[in-house]
Amino acid sequence: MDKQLNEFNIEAFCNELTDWYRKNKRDLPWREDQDPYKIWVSEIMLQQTRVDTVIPYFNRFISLFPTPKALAEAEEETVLKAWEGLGYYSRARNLQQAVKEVTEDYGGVVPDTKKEILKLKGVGPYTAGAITSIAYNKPEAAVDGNVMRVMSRLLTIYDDIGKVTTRKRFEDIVESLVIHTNPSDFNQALMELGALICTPRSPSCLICPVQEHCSARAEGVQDLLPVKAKKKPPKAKAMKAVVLENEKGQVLIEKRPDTGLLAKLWQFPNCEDDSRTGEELRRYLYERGLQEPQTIENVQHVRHVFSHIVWEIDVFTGKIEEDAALCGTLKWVNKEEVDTYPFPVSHQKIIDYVIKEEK
DNA sequence: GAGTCGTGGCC
DNA sequence: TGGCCAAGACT
Repeated sequence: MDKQLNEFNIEAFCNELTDWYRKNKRDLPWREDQDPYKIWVSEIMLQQTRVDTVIPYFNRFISLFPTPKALAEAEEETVLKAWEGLGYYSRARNLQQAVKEVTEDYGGVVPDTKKEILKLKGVGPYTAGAITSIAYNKPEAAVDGNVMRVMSRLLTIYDDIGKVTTRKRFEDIVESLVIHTNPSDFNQALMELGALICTPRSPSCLICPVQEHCSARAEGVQDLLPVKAKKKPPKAKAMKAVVLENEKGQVLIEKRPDTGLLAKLWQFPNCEDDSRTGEELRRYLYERGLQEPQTIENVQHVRHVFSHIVWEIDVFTGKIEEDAALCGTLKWVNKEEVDTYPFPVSHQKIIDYVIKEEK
């Protein structure tokens, strides 16, 4: 057992926290029943994403794809469109692949052991523990950022929560707690406490239901925990993008590669180009069999900040003749139909500036 | 172990 | 205003 647990009153803590949760939990769409599929979808959407952001996406997604079978049979592009704006798009592609596995290997029923769930694409230790405990009420740990924050304060653990080894330490601790109470309610209670009371900044210790158990509170060090190493700032990339229009009023869009950043989403032709003359963009167009645009002008600048990159995009518009010999990833679409393709937010900004403003 | 992979809200 | 964050997983 972890040495920090020596003076910790495990049973009292588990009971008091679980009682608090049952009286104070929020009404959330994925808490209306115990459907393992819905809980799974919610857990994937909630990865690194706020509850308020997820709620409308979750409701739309479940009405579009109510069962694993429905999601398995959907077009990938339809799934990505439903995910548009949520970010981390590999979550959507991995979820659909995993749901296909569940449909084929488990008859469409989400398996109920951590070992089996862990094999599914996009499901790691946290999500596997969350599904098995929340949907099937099994005594597994589900350690996310909330749980590490709460437990680091309760036990004054100063390990860097950015490290994988730290998460494992907290998993061991939670495993030794969750067997003493209702696993579904207890795991959700830890996260709910982190979301509502034991918040990253200015935690509400005065109204905390387990303040008597909290070592950080006793020592007055709650604002120093959890410990998290600073990450380095994102790297800037100068980009040039071009909205090319033909004589029919169509614009040229391009599907991004199958892997990497924003995989399989659509965009306007663009490339990294920090030149003043736009030579890289011209080379890029030439490589795709596109003639020099008859007119081209710089109409906008778009900044888009990712976790690890900043795109500084100079946006151009140009006229070009329709060319039959487009390479596979390029496509002419009517302006009104651009909205039916999944675009990252960076290029939605271009749509707003260039396409919609023209109408 | 350290990078990669999005987005919007917050103070 | 911009750095930091929010229910992580994959390579």
